[in-house]
Amino acid sequence: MVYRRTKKVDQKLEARLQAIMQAAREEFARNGFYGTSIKDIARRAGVGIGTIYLYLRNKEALFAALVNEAYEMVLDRIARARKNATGGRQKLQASMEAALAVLQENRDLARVMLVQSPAGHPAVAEQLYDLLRRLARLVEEDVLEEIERGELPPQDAHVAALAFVGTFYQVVISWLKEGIPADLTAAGKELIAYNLRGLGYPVEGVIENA
Amino acid sequence: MVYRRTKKVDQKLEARLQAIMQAAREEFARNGFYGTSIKDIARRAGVGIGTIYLYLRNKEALFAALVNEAYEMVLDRIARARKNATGGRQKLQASMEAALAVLQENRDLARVMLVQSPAGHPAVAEQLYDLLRRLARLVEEDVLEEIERGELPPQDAHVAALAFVGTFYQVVISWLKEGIPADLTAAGKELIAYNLRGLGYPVEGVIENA
Amino acid sequence: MVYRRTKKVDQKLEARLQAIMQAAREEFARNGFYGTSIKDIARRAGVGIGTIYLYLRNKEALFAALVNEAYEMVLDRIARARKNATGGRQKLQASMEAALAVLQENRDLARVMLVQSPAGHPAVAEQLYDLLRRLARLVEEDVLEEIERGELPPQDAHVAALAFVGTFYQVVISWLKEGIPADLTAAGKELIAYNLRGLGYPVEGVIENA
Amino acid sequence: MVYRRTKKVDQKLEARLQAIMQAAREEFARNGFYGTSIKDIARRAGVGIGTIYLYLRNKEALFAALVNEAYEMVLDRIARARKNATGGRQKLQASMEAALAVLQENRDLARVMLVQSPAGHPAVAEQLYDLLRRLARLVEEDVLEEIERGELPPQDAHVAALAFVGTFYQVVISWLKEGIPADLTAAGKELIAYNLRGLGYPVEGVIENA
DNA sequence: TATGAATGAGATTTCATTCAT
DNA sequence: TATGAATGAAATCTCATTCAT
Repeated sequence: MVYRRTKKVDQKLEARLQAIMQAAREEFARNGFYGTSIKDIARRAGVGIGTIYLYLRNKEALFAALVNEAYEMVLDRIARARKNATGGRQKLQASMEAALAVLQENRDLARVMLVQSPAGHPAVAEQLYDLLRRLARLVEEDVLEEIERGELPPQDAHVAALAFVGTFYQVVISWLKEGIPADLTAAGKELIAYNLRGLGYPVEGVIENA
Repeated sequence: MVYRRTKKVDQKLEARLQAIMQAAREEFARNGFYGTSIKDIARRAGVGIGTIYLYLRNKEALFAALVNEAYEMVLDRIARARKNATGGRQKLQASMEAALAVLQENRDLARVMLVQSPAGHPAVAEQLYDLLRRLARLVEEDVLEEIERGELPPQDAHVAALAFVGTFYQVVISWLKEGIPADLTAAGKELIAYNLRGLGYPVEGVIENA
Repeated sequence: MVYRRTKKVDQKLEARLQAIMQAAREEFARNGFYGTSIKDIARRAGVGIGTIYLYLRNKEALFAALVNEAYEMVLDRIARARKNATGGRQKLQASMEAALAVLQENRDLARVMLVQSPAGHPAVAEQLYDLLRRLARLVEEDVLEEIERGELPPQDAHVAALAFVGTFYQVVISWLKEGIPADLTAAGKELIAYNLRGLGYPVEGVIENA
Repeated sequence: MVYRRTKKVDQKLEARLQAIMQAAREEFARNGFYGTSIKDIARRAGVGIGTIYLYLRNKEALFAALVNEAYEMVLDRIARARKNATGGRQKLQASMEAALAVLQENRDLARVMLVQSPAGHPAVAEQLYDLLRRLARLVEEDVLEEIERGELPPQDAHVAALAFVGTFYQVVISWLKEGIPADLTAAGKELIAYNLRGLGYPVEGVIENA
């Protein structure tokens, strides 16, 4: 009798892969790349050690897959948020809200990517920086556009974009490591205001020159 | 009755320790904690493997010593800069300039601490976060003071402080990893402006509300 | 869904463990704890280095397992021999015969425990002394009983018990190291006579007081 | 000016050697051959590490020298005791008393030789067995002589001699490791009685055959 | 003669990956 | 497809011994 790849079999395989990925997310999030062994992941996923190698080439590939998952998720969510926004300021604001929301919803993944990935193999670490770079580029484009339109004052858009991204990075790290601020999206309002002011948008609440 | 601890001997010992530390700085900066072996460091320092253990208890202690060196260096430089500053705004500005200057002068050390330390042993990784936390606390105090004085508008000083520190972190990381901005202190001016605006200081160059 | 823990697999695993233990017995017996490396044992057992760590926590645990094996074996054999004996003198005699027999049958193990264990980690070395202590206590109890019954003259039962155990220890060591006496159980008869006389049993062959 | 080996210099050198030997006795007695480093000994002796190598070829030679010291001391004391004894029984008795006395007076040395030497390098371990062998040979000669004279019944003199020596070994080990019996020479009386009875001497206190 | 910094062979142990079942 | 026992490369660290001072 021949082995047939039925839909049921496919679902089972997909479920197994998801179990492995989930176990890896949790272990890597807690113990980092070097602090997590394949055996740990296999045990938590409830599969054999060898099984993991049927689904993923090796340990690094597994880690990279997770980082990539986070990468795609963040970019995707931001892209969707920007679609519905019109105007530079709205796009920036929508991006910020989307980024915080998706991270808050996927804490383990966020931890893997933001906290643990710099420790992994250089190739993997690079992915985090690539994400940050892409986010910065998005911001930079918006800023340049706004400067051209006269909505923002002239400035070094590249540095501004890095600064912009950096504010989020730091607040998220603090949230991941210390639980402060407790509610990421609530803190987002302050953060958004900080960056809009930082970019040079005219915002209320600024002390006026006498 | 020979082999006295002469000044010449002491100098040689100190030079050896420095050679080891410098080799470690370079190797760790490039390859991270797990990507660097004691053998690598010994070879680069031009000493035997065992020699390293005469100067430092173990690999972790060596890494920690470097991270600590960066830690002290940054805090010390900032503390000295703040001494000569009067008023919250000046203190913040002096801190920012000092931080960027000391990092620019010690690129390898900066790389070890900011890029590689999150990968090291948890105890060591913590030190980076401790530094960032302390810097954030400094900023927070300044901000609270300025709010009280009416120099800054009411805001969540904690989030603002994290954002403030984050802008620097991100720009420095970009400088370390991509060489952009090429001149850290030059970029500092833009960065300082961004943060002063972000905090709510009245700065020129903001688009006025019509 | 393969790789079941079949009976055949279990047998193979058990055989492997035995191969490792046997190799360790031989190596430790000849070269002692510090003179034997894990690599030596692996090579003799025909397994990889790592395999040993699948079966035993570390080198010390492997050594301790062997010493414990000897410990249990000797005590067990003596206990069984004593069950069938009635009366102090018979119990002592049965114990002596049993001890010599079990050691003669397990020469390598005897060597590991009696000759090499004092060299191992203190915790392991202690086990030999613990065995000797327990044997001495057994003898001491028998002697005290016999004194009470008037079968033996009053004496320091503790010293007598140590002496009693010591005679065996020395003869066994000589057998292990020099092969003399060649037949341990044959020598046992003389040894038994020595100790029975030494304790004060009335035995033929003693020169009578004129 | 030429260096002259004066008496004073010689004394100083001899004192240094003694300081090293004494430190080694104490360290080896407590921590065994492998548990003691040359650095430990140097520190305790108050000399430099290299100095030890001026007086002794290497670590093994140092250990061997100590074992040999004990070896000579025990044999010498026994030889002197036997000189003043006439007759086999007196010679045996004098030997036993002398052996216990010299061990009690040199506890650290006894520990190095009897407890720690089996752990050392095989070559060194051999020396303990050599001593025991020589002591057994002395006893064996006496026993053979006494059998010939009709003072002792016919028996396997070799086994008897091993047993004889073994009683002392065990009691001394117990004294060294547990402090029981507290007074070695006091326990000697019981031990001597045990062995004289064991050999077949007619001694009082034996239960008479009815 | 005296010293202790320097050395590196060698030991133990871990763990990603393979492969017979 | 699924498993986990087996492997050995590679890393860290120790310490007896040497040798410049």
